[in-house]
Amino acid sequence: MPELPEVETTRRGIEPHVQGRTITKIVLRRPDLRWPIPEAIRTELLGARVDAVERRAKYLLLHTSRGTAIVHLGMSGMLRVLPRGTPAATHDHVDLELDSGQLLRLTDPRRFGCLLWQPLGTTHELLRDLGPEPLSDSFDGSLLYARSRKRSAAVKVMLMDQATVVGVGNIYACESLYAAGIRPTRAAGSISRPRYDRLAAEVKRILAHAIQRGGTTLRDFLAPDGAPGYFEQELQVYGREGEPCKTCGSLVRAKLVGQRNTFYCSRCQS
DNA sequence: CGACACACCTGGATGC
DNA sequence: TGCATCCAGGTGTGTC
Repeated sequence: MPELPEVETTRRGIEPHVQGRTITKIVLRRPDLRWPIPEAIRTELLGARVDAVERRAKYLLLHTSRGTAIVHLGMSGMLRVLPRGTPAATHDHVDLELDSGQLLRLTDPRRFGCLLWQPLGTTHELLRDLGPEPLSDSFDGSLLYARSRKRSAAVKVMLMDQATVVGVGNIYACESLYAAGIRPTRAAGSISRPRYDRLAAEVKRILAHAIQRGGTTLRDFLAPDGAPGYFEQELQVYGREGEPCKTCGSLVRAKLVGQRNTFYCSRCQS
């Protein structure tokens, strides 16, 4: 489900309800997510106050004075803020009850997501080798260019590699490459510096705009208040196989690239 | 190290 | 209506 815009939308949605609140109770209904929820969540997070809600890559970080709870939403995860006492449904795996009378509920049908604990002063392995944030100044065309030299893999695979730049998943990789006029299958090492400048600029523009629109709701993504994202209406190629390209009218194609369905216009993208 | 296939899991859409 | 099949927004792991 969520790429960077959806995770950021989630962060913005929960922050006003969670920041400054103390966790008064933790209900673990299914601890077997991608990795088992560690015992430290019970022992350390309970009674702790959430000082800040941060996003790093596609991870949400609940910072407390004792350490940080790390949440990843995987493909189908969702966080909602609900009144305490709201009955739980099948895939509601975790409730963090707050001293406000509300609860933060983690729902994740496929259980590709996780809830982990990072003790104060340490950096979790999962956060260690991440690339730069795409909306920061440390991400630009020169970084993509430098990283791409002598790489034969498809540019789309490199763009989706979280060690290159974080937060770009299948939807936004397709959309950014379309906007930049680059064929997703192109070998990363065969693309010029100016084209990478353009690509970096389009990644930034598209992600920023998607955040503004509340993310993309394809099937089931909802913000913590239940609102869908509105970026779907602005998708240019993703999910549009066989439909006319919005620029030139030729039909959008789909092809597997790096095991993921990839959408592009063979006329506009080279 | 890079490239690639695969695994994890469930629900919804599709086709017979 | 029922059932088999395919597909999905992510990413760590194993193999070459």
